[in-house]
Amino acid sequence: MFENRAKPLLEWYKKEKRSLPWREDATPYHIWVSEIMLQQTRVEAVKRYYARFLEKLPTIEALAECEEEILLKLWEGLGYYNRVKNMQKAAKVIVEKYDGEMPSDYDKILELPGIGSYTAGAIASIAFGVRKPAVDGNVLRVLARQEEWEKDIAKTSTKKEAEYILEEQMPENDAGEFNQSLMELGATVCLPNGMPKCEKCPILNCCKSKKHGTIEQYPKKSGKVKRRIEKKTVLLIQKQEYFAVRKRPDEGLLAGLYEFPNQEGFLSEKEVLFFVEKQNLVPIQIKKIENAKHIFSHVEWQMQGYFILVEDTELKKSKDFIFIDKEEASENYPMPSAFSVYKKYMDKKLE
DNA sequence: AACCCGGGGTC
DNA sequence: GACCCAGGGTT
Repeated sequence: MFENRAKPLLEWYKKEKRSLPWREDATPYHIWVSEIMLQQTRVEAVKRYYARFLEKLPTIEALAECEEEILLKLWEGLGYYNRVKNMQKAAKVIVEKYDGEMPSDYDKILELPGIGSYTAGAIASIAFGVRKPAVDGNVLRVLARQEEWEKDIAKTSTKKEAEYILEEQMPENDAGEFNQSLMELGATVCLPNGMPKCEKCPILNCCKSKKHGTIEQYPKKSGKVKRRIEKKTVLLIQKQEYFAVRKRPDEGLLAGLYEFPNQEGFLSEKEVLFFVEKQNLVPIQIKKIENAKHIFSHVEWQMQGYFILVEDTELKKSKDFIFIDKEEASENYPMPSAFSVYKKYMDKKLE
């Protein structure tokens, strides 16, 4: 099936491929870092993170030894923070078991934390020329349109079938280039949401959905589950020029990141004052500030904000909170984007 | 197999 | 508002 398409794809890719940072100095480590960052994340968003990450952590050893706070700071704003934690776990395995070098064997790569079939295939094929497919969302969309797949591309079974087909029919050489050509095609030509640029497609003549004029019906994909809504009250608690933050739990959403103290539900002024006093803080002033909304994949936060000025007293310590200024926050405390609306309050001086 | 895990671009 | 993004881990 695909042996006819490999040649035009490879020729097209050689001419049309984008110049991307991770294609310049394609060591196994660099490819690995780029593939993890690119999981569910656009190329444009990754570029700046990629350069800074490798500047700070140029080797797998450096990654293995990095303090988690610094690691999260390098990932701050990228999302899916378990990606970088798993990458560090894998780095430690590589240092201990493989003498600091990424193994070239597909199954050994696949065993590493944070690496599934797609990423293992990408690293093995691009870095080492191993004949393994790398099936991502781009590739599934291309295949579904080429073959008029009625299968749901969101299903695990569909991805496995794609991997099986591509592994059988992959060219003998150029596995990495072949995989990248399919992804590049999906990313730049065979675009989602019924907006393909078919006139630029090197394998247009084999595309069944184009032939039948049904391209907008593919790929078939099952709907997503509805988002739940969570209401929160976010507190900007100021003591002198410092603001209260706290560390989130080690598991779950935004694990290990820092946040402004917040409570479930929309609290009244009286309830907020009760909460603040319970933390052994003495409020001097309280005012309502703007509401904000942040949308995650499965949750929507609807946030109500309060600004509270508290007495500068060391008599009683607040156990849960850390008081930091804006500079400390930006240098050492990774915070999710969800609170970005409220970060500007850290600029304000004591009134 | 279903659900969790971010953030942002695009239509 | 819906969809999607060089997906993987957990249950």
